[in-house]
Amino acid sequence: MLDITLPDGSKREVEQGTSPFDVAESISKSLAKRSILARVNGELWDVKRPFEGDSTLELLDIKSPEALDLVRHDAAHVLAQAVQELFPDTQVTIGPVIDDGFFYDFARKEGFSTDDFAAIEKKMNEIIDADLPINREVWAKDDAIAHFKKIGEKYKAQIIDDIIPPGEDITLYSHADQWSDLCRGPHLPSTGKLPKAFKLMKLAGAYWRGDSNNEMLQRIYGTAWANEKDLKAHLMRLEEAEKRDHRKLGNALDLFHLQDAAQGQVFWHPKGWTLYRVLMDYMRRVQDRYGYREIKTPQLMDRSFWEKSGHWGKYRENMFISSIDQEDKVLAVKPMNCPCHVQVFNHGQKSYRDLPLRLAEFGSCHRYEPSGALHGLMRVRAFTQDDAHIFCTEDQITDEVKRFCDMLREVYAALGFDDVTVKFSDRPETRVGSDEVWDKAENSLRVAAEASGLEVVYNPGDGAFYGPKLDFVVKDAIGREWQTGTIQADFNLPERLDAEYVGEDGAKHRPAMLHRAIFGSFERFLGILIENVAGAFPMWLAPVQVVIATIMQDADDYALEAAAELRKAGLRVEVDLRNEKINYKVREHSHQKVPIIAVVGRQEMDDRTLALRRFGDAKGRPEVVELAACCEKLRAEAAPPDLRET
RNA sequence: GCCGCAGUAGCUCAGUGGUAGAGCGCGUCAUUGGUAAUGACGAGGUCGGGAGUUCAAUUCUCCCUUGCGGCACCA
Repeated sequence: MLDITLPDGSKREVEQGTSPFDVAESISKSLAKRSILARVNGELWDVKRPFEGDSTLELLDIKSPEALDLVRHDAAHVLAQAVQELFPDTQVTIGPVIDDGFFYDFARKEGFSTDDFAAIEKKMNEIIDADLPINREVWAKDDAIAHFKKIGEKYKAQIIDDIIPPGEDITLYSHADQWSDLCRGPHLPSTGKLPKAFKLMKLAGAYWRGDSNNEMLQRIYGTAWANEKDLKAHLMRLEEAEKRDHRKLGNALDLFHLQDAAQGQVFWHPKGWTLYRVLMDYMRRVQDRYGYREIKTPQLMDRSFWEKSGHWGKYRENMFISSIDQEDKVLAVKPMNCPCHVQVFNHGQKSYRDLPLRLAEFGSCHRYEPSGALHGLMRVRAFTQDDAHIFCTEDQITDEVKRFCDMLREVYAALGFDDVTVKFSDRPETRVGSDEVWDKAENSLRVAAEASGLEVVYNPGDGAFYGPKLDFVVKDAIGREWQTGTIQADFNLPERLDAEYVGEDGAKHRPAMLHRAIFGSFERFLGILIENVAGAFPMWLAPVQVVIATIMQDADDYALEAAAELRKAGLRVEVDLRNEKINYKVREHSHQKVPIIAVVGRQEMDDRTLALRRFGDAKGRPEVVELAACCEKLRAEAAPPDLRET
């Protein structure tokens, strides 16, 4: 007999071979029906799997958070069965749970098409309707391998062979006697328990085991939820995210465009470029304040230079190369600014008194990114970094990193990103530099990260070969995370490019070098920013801050005069004198997400006022302000965060 | 780069083996209207590029190109 302890502390004696389901049934039929998963001695457990000794037992229903993973996992299995029934020449591989759903990777000569989804979903529903019992079976490793080989599932056989230690048993889960798959479990007691709240979403290629040297499998993505309401809510969220897509907004708000002839490069339109400039001006002021010296370095450098820096050897494939007919020279377009910055450092003799030297550049870089990697502004081939390199002594690293963290927090807060975490990555296996130097640098970065007040996540072994690093991750308005800023120590480049300074002792020393960026690239950061605010920029960033819209033509002169006054106050103003109704104009500029629409009609003209309507505040009555006061008020509202008076 | 899907007017999209259509936008005219679409008329397309099949291709086939969704990559 076994002792089973329930969550309320009560105990039951049951016979060997009893399962959580049996216990549930002995309590009530409805409980047994509801229970789709158990927790036995703290471990998730199939409800039909017999206890293996005295146990604590908790029964879980579909509403429990653990159940959602189960649902998604079972959805993946039902998908796999459906696919194999419809397409018998298909082999299964793996099918894990992911955020919001699941996927399953299949191997099949002919491709699937999204047109097949309807049939597959139909078949999945049939499998659910058939309510096939899901059984757990324990197999010996070698038997399982032989079994999968025999039925032609070579991927499954390979997985077992690779990941299961010799002698260890494995578990298979079968849907009645129709279908079975290698799986750790647990699973639902039967296919009928799977809620019909799933949807197949995407079809994609995926390399076997994530290695591009391997064959490509076909991955089917699906989403699955505990009920239809949650599914609908999820689909709604996807639609909302789509509306924020910076590529759509970039077009709708006339910020930029991309075109075939310049793959991966951006054509910034007046409004988008205004945004870019405002951001750059802001960063320039902040940089100046934090003690950076701005520089500008060449776009093209001779091949031999890149050979010396080591980039030619390591990144040649991703570099754009240029040559000229008259000369037998190969130049490379710079993929990064650091080697150029070392040249500025190296020019003339540097003393320890010059350190730390912070060289900043809005450096325009080009990288040949694989075509499949390009994505709107987020991944481009030509971009501008808010790049800087700090040359300092090893002892100065901690202070410099702290200073950088302060600056980064200030900038992110100004742009509306308050949720920031920092990832600390230390020495990888293959690296340059002595362990003593790594110790010192890692320690400096760690201390600075911990002092920053940001949440620190540790990433052991994930540093660059040339030094440890901190990466900064911001969370946006709809909860997505973006890696943006970074600061990295580098022991390699100063060595390769012979950077040195004269120390207090009169001898020559290698400086430490820190690479750092806050935005990363303007292009990408603007993409993130556009999506974060969904195109509705705060006043200081808005490409057009005020539109003056007239109601009738008699007000034209006054509208132009008011615009001139507002522009004198430094505001970005447009005037809409078109022969259209005010409703039409308000609608259009609201769609353009202009922060302030100033309406001008007979009344305002006579009183020399403006009637202000703010974006997102449609219900409130217009605020009527005298023109001179309005200039002052809006000037204050439009001030960048670092120039605000309060 | 790899797998799948797509490219039709400035934008969003419909459509067909017999050389194209809507809405919005744009232009002209009328209307001078008080906070999310005034009306009428008009212009606008080598149906991504090339080749093939066909009497005939925007439509079918192949190649290229670009984009989209993933995978791989991201100094």
